[in-house]
Amino acid sequence: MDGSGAGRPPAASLAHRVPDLGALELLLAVARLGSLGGAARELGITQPAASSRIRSMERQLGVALVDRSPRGSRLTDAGALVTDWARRVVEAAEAFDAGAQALRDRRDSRLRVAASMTIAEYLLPGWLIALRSRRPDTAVSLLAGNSAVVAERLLAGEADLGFVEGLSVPSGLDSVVIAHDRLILVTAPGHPWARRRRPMSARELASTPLILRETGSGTRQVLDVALGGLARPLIELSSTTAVKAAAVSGAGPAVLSELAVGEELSLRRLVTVPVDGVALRRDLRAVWPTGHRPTGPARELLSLTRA
Amino acid sequence: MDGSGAGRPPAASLAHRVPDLGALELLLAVARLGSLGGAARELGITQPAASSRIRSMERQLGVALVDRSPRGSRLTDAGALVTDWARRVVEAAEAFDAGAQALRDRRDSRLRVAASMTIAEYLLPGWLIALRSRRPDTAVSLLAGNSAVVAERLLAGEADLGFVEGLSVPSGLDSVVIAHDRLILVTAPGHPWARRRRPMSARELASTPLILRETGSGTRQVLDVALGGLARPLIELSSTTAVKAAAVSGAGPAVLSELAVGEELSLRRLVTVPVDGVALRRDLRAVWPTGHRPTGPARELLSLTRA
DNA sequence: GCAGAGGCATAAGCTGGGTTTATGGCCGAG
DNA sequence: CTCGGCCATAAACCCAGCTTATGCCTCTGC
Repeated sequence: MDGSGAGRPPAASLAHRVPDLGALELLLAVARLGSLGGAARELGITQPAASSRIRSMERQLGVALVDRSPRGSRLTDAGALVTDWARRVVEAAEAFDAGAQALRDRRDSRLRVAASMTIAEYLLPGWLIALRSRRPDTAVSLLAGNSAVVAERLLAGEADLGFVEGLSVPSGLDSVVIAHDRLILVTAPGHPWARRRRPMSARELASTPLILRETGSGTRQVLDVALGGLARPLIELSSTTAVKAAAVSGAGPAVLSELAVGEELSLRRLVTVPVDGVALRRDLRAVWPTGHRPTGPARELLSLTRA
Repeated sequence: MDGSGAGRPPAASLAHRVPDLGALELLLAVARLGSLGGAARELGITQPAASSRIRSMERQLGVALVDRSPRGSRLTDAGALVTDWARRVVEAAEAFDAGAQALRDRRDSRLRVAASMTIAEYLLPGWLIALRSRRPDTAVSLLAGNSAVVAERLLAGEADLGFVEGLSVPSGLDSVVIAHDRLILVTAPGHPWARRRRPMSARELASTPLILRETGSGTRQVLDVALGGLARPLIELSSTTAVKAAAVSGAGPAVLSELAVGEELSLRRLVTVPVDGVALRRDLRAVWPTGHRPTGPARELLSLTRA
């Protein structure tokens, strides 16, 4: 929701209006346990600290969040709503943490993963959260790069498991398809194309100006190949986020990875336009050096991804 | 990812491992502007403060995020990845803020909205963010409740615009359909049903134990009506989140609002199972007292929702 | 009834992270 | 070669949040 170059933040920045992560976590714990003191114990702080923190959060938001009674605390109606919004923030923070933790340990971790950007950005954090709940003591390290980089690291023995989203599998590697990613054509719901029911043909698509990533990006390559090198840019932007923002604002139709726009679609900020006869589906694959079938934590991670 | 009663947080809580919102915002500003000082100016802090904050974030994460040079700063590869994860946290925080701000002003705001829970939880924050970018000075207040409550407030003149997701429109109100929400049948990707291609019939669905919300919840009501009051619970849980968590963990198939599982679907943590001959689609409607067609900010919000 | 346990609030004192102001070094442009 | 933009370091300050220490309330069980 940024990167468009417009829209400065309104006034005092977010951080002054949104409670910090600790407070949000505390609120979730209170919701789950039904008690301030219990939540405090779970987070390893004292009961007065929890009490004061919830109170200051209520002051900050201007809304009563919990009903306190001498035998426990329940969320108010507003509190339930706030807690749901808080949960989304905390989940995003968990994904951040999982990714960052993997990025941290540069070399010597037990499980070294190399992944393409799209996978590292959208899928890997979720897998790592799941992995952590099964094998809490597995340290994972992550290296992000294109298919060639992933292959190189695997073959050099510097990574145990790789993930690529290319059209072909680099030689010297075995692979399994773990999922599919489609590039999809999307527009803002107000755009004329949004109501279109007849699928768009490849020729039609190739002859229409689109909001695109810059030439050279993985997404753009796939589209160019699928259309026969013909994609016509309406605007070229240098990040997926910028493309999304432009499309949402109604600047035009865009082609993006399904993974990148899942939320926008379910919230109807964007809608898909059917396309026919264009191979916009690409495989997401786990890869490893031929022969070196994944074992141990790598095998565990792999099984999570294929779910 | 919570509410399941299992899974305690690993160790030192998230807040100690994830930079605070201010730092994440700062990182986004640096990414966008290509300069620490510039980002500092935008956020209204001094350059050394920004410098130190970015540095301490790098220390915390154990990863270099920006390449500093005497003529600007660029993100490192890892920094780009971290920034993308950070953006998701900040976006969730923006939604939180938009919702909380609306919840705050109890009575006297310029635009008073009454909405059902599902809409208030998933859709409204996004609309409010959009509204704020068009009419920055419109103060919105929010009241969440079921259809009856929404109708009552509108008719009492205590709300200007309402949103309901019921099967029928309360009498005395005019309405427009602004979107559709479907209840969908979902399972973890590993579940046998995940591979099913032939749609499931209503009878089949009614005779299979499902993970469900408790009787009385809106979602459950719709399902019971659609199936003729026959839904068989495998487990009954008291929150959408708990149902999601159970389904993701493979406990069984669940029926949930499409809005609630958008992300899980695009990340393939859940997959849909086709269902046939069951009216699981429900209208989401904007409502207002008959005759009092929305004007001013209410009209603006309404137009945003129909996009 | 009464005592004990569980739950929340208030008060006082401490600590640390984040800020500011002040200053210096580095690099490219004119 | 000097000026301007950008970043780093140092020192002083301030406040948010934590802890410890109490007190009050309510429900339960004897």
